[in-house]
Amino acid sequence: MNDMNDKNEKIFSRRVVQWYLSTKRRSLPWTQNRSIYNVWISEIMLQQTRVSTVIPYYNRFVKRFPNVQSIVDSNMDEILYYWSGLGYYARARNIYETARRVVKDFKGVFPLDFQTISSFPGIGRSTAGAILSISENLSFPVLDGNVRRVLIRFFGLKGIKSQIEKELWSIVDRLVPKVDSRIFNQGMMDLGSEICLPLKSPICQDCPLEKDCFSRNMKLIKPESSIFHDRKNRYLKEKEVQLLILIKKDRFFLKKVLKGRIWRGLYIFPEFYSTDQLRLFLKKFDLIYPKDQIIKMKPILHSFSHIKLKIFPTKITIRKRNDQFSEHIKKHGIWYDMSGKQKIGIPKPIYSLMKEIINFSNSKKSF
DNA sequence: AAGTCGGGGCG
DNA sequence: CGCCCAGACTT
Repeated sequence: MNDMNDKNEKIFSRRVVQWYLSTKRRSLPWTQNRSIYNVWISEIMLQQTRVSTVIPYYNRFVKRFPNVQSIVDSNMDEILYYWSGLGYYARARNIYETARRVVKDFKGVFPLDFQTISSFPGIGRSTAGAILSISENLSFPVLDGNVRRVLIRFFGLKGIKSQIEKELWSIVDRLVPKVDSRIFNQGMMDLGSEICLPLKSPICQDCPLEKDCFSRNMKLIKPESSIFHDRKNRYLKEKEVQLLILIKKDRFFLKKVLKGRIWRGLYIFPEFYSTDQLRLFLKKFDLIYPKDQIIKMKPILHSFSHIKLKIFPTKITIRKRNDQFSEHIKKHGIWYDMSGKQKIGIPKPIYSLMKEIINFSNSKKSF
């Protein structure tokens, strides 16, 4: 069975499909109404993001944006508002760009062609396959982290990354059935997440593929799938940044991130890479004044996938009028009031800082 | 082929 | 703290 041939492929697929249909499946928001639009949004959100994390974001997003036209009629700030906290914000930009193309080139009707949707930003081979198989039951394979792990273990694959990757695509391409590709792909992913566990040892006695699995009943010592999308020494680089938190009547001064790759399009506190830079800025806009309250807050650690960021927040509560700074704001930033009326994207650590400050000042008031 | 891109959750 | 998550894109 480990040797692939026509018959064994069919047995493999049938076992996965049977297993999927025979067990109680959790119902997910995007499988209730499997419109290609819904599945597209869900698949983009699910890239490198857990199902349980995605669910509330997905529900909010499709409620506000029920179709591609509603996305095009909105703007990037509002889309990033609904994406705030999910991470990988380029995905939100990709959704906007794709929606724009679908309206412009396809009259707002999401195309069902593999090559076409693969050409949209943020949709690679696996996501294109997931969209077309889950929404339309078209026979395309999916190769995500779960499917990878199941296949690597079942066939006992090892070697260099690029070779395995090629081999895996060749395998799923032959395994995906002509009919029931939807069930098969979802079955493979669920097998990976529920049975063929990544960290804990797999529950082989519940696996429909156990009998012929190369790695059956393996004792999991070291995870093997990390070679794919996790790098070693991921926190090698450490960076420090000064954040200036300006507060005026319960409003926070936020600047839009215009360049760079991290958090582009989102709003953050003004950042400085030295205390001197920060001081210069304060002096330039005459922000240090006896009545202004200056507090150095406790540093915060924020880990990205490749950088560990140490944030040094300086909080200044402005109690005087400052016309020079007000002019500067109109051009370069906004006063944000946390009521939710201003629909903009805000990174998690920035939002957490604001919440912490508001809660602290509220708790002080109540005493 | 390797690096980049967030944030959360779990052991 | 290390690893993982319905990966895609750039360099």
